[in-house]
Amino acid sequence: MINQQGRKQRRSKAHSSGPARLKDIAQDLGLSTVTISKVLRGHPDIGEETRARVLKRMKELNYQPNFAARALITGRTWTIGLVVPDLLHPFFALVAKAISADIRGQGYSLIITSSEDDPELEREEIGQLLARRVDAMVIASAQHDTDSFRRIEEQQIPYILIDRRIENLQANFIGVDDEAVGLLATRHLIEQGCQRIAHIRGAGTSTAAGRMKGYKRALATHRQPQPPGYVVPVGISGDDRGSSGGYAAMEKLLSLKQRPDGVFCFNDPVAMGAMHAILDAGLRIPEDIAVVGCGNLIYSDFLRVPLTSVDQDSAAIGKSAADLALSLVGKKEPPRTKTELMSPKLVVRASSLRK
Amino acid sequence: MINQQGRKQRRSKAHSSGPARLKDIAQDLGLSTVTISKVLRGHPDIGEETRARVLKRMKELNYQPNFAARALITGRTWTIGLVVPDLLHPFFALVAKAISADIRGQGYSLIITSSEDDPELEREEIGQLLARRVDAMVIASAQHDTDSFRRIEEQQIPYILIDRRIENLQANFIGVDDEAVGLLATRHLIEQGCQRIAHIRGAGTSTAAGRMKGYKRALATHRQPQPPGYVVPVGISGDDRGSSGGYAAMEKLLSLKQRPDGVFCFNDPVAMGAMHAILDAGLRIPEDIAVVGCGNLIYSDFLRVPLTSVDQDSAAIGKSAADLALSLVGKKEPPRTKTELMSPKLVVRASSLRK
DNA sequence: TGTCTTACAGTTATCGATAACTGCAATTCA
DNA sequence: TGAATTGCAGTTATCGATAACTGTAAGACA
Repeated sequence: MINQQGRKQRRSKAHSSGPARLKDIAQDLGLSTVTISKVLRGHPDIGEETRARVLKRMKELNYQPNFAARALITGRTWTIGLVVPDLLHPFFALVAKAISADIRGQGYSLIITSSEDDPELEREEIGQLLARRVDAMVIASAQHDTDSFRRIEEQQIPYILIDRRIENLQANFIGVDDEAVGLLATRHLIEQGCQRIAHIRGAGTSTAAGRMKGYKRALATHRQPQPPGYVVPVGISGDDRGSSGGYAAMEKLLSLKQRPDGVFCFNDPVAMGAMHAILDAGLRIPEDIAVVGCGNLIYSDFLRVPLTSVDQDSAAIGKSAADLALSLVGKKEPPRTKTELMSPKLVVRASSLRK
Repeated sequence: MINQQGRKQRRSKAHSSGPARLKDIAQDLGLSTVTISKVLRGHPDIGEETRARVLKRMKELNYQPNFAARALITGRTWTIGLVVPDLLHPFFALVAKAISADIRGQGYSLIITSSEDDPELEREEIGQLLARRVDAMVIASAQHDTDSFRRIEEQQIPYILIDRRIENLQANFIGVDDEAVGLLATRHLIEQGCQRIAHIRGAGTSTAAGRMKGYKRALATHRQPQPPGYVVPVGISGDDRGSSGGYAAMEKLLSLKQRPDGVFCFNDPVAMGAMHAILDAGLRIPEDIAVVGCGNLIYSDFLRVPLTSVDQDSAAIGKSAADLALSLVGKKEPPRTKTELMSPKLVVRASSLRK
């Protein structure tokens, strides 16, 4: 008896509180919920007149299907997960924007998490996304091992690595051809007449390794000297990264007997730090030392000396990743892992322009 | 018959594909699903031994509750929606990071959407979040009218405006005291000995209006002149905003008979543009014209001339918004709208340091 | 010794949608 | 003209969990 009361209350709710449900529309129109559902999905079963009536009522009631209910029965959440090391970094912010824009029109939403470059945190975040049964994941990872990704594979959720690869992991990857990045930047410095080119390298990521490889190849190809001490890493820990790391690294380079006359920096913040160090030492950019950064961050135009930088089209990476992710949703066995390498391009500004 | 086959297949799935369900654990252990559910929720009904057995099996199967199923019955999605005008903007990126970090530990995930400052797009995004039944929303809005928010209120979903207010809308708000921002910046310029202080103002938002009000009040209080033409707006359309807008606005100010000797800029990108214009005109900063920006974006340190800027603690805003949002989740009638104004603080750098 | 608690676990209905079938009338085809 | 098809809508079972009751045995208490 009490139970029946309960049910009646529930039903009467239809027109008072809470969003409209299929059932409400059905009752209003004297149809079954299935019919309404079919209209919603554009099922051919439904006649023109009925369809019109239903659509009209849906508008009036401002009906919005319940994602949870739909997800439960269809097994799709219409949600994509994105894991980045740092949302504040313009590269990742741009990627996030691009993905968001790309999937928006297709009914997907984006859950974004920032791992703060902490592998442990990232593991947890991936776990959360798994628990939420996102339809696909896009990850710029701070991991060093593969078990997080094995878990994703177990659940048969498609995922795409961007920007950074993982060793010993066969997975979809979209990013920049980092060796080409190093090649492009270094070759440019050579063309500008630099004779002793140093490199401030990043640490830990595949990205850093690739860029250094390109740097070395360019030097070798053009028979340029590679003096000892000309490759300096920026610290991997918090304070020593980014621009302050670049500053410290540059100081080391400046203290060498043979000072370099060109520097290729792992990324733009590092390059900014390096430039500070150079200017603080009373040297000129680019006359004494030419500087090339990487990332072409939007604020490159506003530095003391506008910074030449290798541009990686982050929007394109985001869009590609999103497209690939969506194309993989729902497929049982992903066809084959796909690797897409974007070619970088150089944006030349004053910091390296000697001629 | 066929039906039964279907069911059997479904059940046998338990140990082959797909994530483990409550039912799988229950069957394994010869218990009912309800018992497992109770263990999951820490219900006191369950005995120690049983609880331990269940927990052990949950670990082994790597069990993760299905959010969709749970959301359907409990009415909570454990999801917060965030709408910002531009994820690329460090202010919003920082807010997003702070919210994400704050809610992470409490089992919530964050759906982030970027409206590109387009009211129409924002409306759609809010609609999406409503359809997904997020538990609460945090919005930095580009809207001019209130109907989107009425819709949110109808669904009884708590929401919090940040950074920008909406006219005629009584809602939770967390942001910076913009009048104090204008006051602080302008007073600082006065203290630095500026005699003719101009303002490059933003357009359209409550933020812009508040900052200008503070600027004017500071001038009035200190009996400073307010010559005509000393308040210049940056364009509201795409190309004329940000730094290029600041450049154009500064050019106007430079062409006045009485050139200003101090400028308070609506935000840092605008200030960067203004500084470019000043330097390009062969003038010195701060000797000829002192510049103060707003936002204290992380790259302020790397400009041609380090920029004095009013800092708004975006992380604090994000955390406050997240805390308020979570505290409001599930409450039928929100107690009363709350307004929290953070006090800004000035970060002085070379661009305004005359003494 | 019989009733009342207490501790512990199970039953049943439900959340809001969809998939897979099942009708039933009108139409088409042989 | 009877059988098969088509168009259109309804029935039923289900997705994976939780809320609200309903037992049942062991121990407490009078």
